[in-house]
Amino acid sequence: MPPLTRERVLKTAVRLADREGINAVTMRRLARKLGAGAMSLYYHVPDKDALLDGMVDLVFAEIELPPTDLDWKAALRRRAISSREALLRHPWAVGRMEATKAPGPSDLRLHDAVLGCLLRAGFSVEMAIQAYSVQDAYIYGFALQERTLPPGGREDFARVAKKRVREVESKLEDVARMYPNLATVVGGYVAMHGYDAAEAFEVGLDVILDGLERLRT
Amino acid sequence: MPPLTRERVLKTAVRLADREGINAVTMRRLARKLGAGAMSLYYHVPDKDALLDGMVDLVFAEIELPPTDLDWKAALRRRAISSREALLRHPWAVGRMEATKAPGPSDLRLHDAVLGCLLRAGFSVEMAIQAYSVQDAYIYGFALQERTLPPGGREDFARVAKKRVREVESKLEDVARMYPNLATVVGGYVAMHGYDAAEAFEVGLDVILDGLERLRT
DNA sequence: TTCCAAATCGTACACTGTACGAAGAATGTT
DNA sequence: AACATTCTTCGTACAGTGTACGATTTGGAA
Repeated sequence: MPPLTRERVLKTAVRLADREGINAVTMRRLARKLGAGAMSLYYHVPDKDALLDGMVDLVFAEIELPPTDLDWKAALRRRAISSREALLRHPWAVGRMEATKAPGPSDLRLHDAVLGCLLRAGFSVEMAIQAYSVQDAYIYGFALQERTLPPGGREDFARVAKKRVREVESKLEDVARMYPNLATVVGGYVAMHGYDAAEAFEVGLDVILDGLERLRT
Repeated sequence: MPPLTRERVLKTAVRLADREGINAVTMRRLARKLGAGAMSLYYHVPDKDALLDGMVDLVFAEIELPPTDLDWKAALRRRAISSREALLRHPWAVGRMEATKAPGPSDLRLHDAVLGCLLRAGFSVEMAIQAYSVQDAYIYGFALQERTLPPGGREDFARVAKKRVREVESKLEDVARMYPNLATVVGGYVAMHGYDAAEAFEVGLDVILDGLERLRT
């Protein structure tokens, strides 16, 4: 068994959260995975909150920085897509990414790189802040929504939607009367054509990036 | 003491979460506030998860539906701003709003109204879904960010930023070397001019709504 | 009164984070 | 070699969590 280090503790915690959900990450269970006693963890991490912050920073570290050899829109597009993918791999991190008072080094690195990309592209400081805020809100909000959605492509999604409709079949008229638009959209459209989250993310992303262009001085 | 009902349980839980944070909402503490025994709650609510879902639906109920007598953009603008305000009053709800498998009645009502607004405005079903997804992602993502920010207007914000800068004063050169853009933006701009979250929200919102216009048929 | 359902709640159990302090392992200093 | 210091591990204990189970109380109908 390799030696206990902060890094191994954090990585093991991330793996555990990925596989069994964030609620499975308790000090005792994590320690057991590491072949250690529960209290040994406290030598490497001050408390559980810091453990979670450390895990989140590992997720930040997986996000690709905006490449400096592309124009700003293409570069930020890449980092946005990379962010979504990281959050998809680690859905438990979504609610905490922007919510920590003590951002880790990877978090700061990414923030700095994105701001740099915007400033180099000619955004004023004020507009760069604005542009950053919009993008990040979209990315994390989308990940929040996606966390509830069934994984997979269009077909998987259509199948799930059909099942959902069948579940409320008995009171279908009531539902259609109370929520006519929802019935149209879910029952009529999604059950037929499905929904591709990756595609939807990119469409929305382009709406935003194109809109941001007009904020440039 | 009024009788124990599901409604009173939920409302009291919301008040408790608003005042002392979501972690203060434990079955025992909530029961004490209600003048009841802990186990009495379980007659009105199946378990704690359902309690939280019920609380979230109360927050949804506070959100203004898009008015039907306005054009689609103005109507959706109103509901977006109303959503932000509700989430600002109940920050603990942010992470759970779009994350529940069993949406409550107010949740469904709002979804239905927004979709109706978009369909009436001439969006195709596919584009309505897309437009909905972008808006909600932005709204919840922004609320997620704002949860960490200090409350108040531009001046309060500038004050906090200045304090933050003073805290790292000793290693200021290191920080500026590692994160030059962050140093420029936070130390240079925000500490001077502050940041107005309400304003930033509306600017971003307009970027999105204007961008969505082009998705219409 | 008698009866039943609705509503309340006390006790107990498994599990949580972590304070405290003892113990062991590793590394230098004479 | 022996000792001193620091680094690292961890057992025990405690207050607090959600809730299963079953007993009890309440309130109205017969």
